[in-house]
Amino acid sequence: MSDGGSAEAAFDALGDPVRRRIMELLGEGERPAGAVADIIGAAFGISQPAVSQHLKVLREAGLVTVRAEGTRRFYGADLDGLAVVRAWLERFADGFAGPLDALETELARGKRERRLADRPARERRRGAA
Amino acid sequence: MSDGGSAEAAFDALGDPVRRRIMELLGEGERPAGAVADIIGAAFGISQPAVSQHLKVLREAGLVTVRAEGTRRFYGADLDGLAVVRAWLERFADGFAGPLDALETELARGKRERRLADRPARERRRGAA
DNA sequence: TCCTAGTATAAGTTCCAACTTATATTAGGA
DNA sequence: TCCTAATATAAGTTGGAACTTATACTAGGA
Repeated sequence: MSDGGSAEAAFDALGDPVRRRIMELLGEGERPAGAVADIIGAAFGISQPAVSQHLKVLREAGLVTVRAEGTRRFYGADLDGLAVVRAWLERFADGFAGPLDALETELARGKRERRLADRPARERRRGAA
Repeated sequence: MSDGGSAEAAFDALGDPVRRRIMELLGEGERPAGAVADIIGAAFGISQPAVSQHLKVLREAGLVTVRAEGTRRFYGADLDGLAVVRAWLERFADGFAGPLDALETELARGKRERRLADRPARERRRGAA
């Protein structure tokens, strides 16, 4: 429940081209909301509140992380949220895929755990999946 | 680029819960449009034309295949279209992921080619975008 | 040939989500 | 304390997409 988001919410969020573009941007690295608003706003011709609202949707879908620093908010891609999307897609893996999918899942899980373990607890207490 | 669709079109299509449900259904195996209409229509309380329109969107996004047989149209999940979605997600793979992702891609390509080679040419000439 | 089954398309309605402008919130500097 | 910067929220509009019903299309079968 405290989970960042379901596959449903994630796909709903990614159904919008502006939000996909935001994800691509954040995939390159963390950025403060203002920078996102500048870049995305310019690219799509939309206002700061519009971008802020998109960020909210992504937040609620568990697709981005936020870290406050002073009055700034740094957004980043949330790999756990994206993993939920990947997981949904895995049901379509080629017919005899079973073993490979299991391997992929295992590897992904291992990486996630390693990544979480590498970071201070304070940065983790967001999703609390 | 006889490819069925872009990642943009695919994500737009998957942004709708009814269409995601249709994909899940087709992921279990081919089904005639009527069966899809019955099952999805019942589940969501929508009409046959509504389901037909959803199937059209999925078709145009390259996410489903169609095979005519008499007056029936058998729909199935298009693994190539879904691969485009997977590919988009790969840009977010964990930092040091490179090698694994390359492996996954290679495996997927091999399987796709094998699958196509197993079928008569007439059933393949669909996309032709 | 006509009828029926299976499916797609046409045309119109309705509702929601993506925008807008305006304002609230919050943190820090002068 | 007040001002400003950075961001989020409030409130209202509007275009488009997801429906609806009605109808067209197409392939067989009687």
